[in-house]
Amino acid sequence: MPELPEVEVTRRSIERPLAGAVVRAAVMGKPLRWPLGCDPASLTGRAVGSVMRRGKYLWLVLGPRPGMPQDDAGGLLLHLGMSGSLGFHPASTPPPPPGPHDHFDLLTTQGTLRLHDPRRFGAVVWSAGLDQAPASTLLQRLGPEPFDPSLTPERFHARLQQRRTAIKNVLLSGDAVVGAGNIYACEALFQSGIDPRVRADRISRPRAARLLQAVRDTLARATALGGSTLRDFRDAHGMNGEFQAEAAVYGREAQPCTRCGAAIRRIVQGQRATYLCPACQKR
DNA sequence: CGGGACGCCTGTGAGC
DNA sequence: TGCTCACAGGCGTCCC
Repeated sequence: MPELPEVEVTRRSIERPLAGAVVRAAVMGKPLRWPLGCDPASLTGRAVGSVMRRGKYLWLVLGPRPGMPQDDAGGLLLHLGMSGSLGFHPASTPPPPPGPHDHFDLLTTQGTLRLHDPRRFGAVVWSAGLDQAPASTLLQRLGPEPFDPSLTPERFHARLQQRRTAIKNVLLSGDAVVGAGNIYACEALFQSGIDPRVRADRISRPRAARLLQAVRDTLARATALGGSTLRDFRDAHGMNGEFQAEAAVYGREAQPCTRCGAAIRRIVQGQRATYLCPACQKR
């Protein structure tokens, strides 16, 4: 489900309500992708700091336990996987009892942060720091952030030159730029007029520049619209995303291209659906 | 090493 | 109606 825009929308929706909160308890339900990595009780008493995002991961800063030195601090690395979402329930209106797909509750003085994830591909993992395992191990393989100014068209092009596989798969792998999942990779390739099957190392510099711009435009636009709600994505306050109504190719097989009217095609790459306009997107 | 397939898990919708 | 199957927004791991 969640690609970078949905994760960023989620981050923004929880940072305000959690600012200044202190953890009262943490409750782990069914196992997620990885174990929590600590005793949930050891989270109690910690102050919640900022909420950061790296790629599609969220990092929830937690201070030291009361009476403990600063190096007792750490945080929770969260991932929403394919079907995860976070809900925030203010202290004034406590959450209902956890349902069968509610797998983690962080109860704080200001409300409860709850992870809902039917498929359980998501994760909540304790780490003593972003630069320490396990967080550092998980984050180290990520490529540059799409809105990092130091990711220039030249650098992006140089990274594409190192990959001999289809550009769509390179975007999904996140090693030239993170954040585009299946929807936004398809949309950015459409916007830049590039056939998803083109080998990454065959993309010229000007086209790479256009693709990077398209990735940025697509992710920014989707974030501004609250993400895409295809089935059940909501922000932490239950708000739908609206981007899906603007998708030019994703999920539109056999429908007319919004630009040229040709029928949108669905193909499979790396066992995942790719949507493209056979007329607008060139090899 | 790069590239590609697999598997984690559950829900939904299409087709029979 | 009820069953089976394909498919779904991610990504770490394993094998070639």
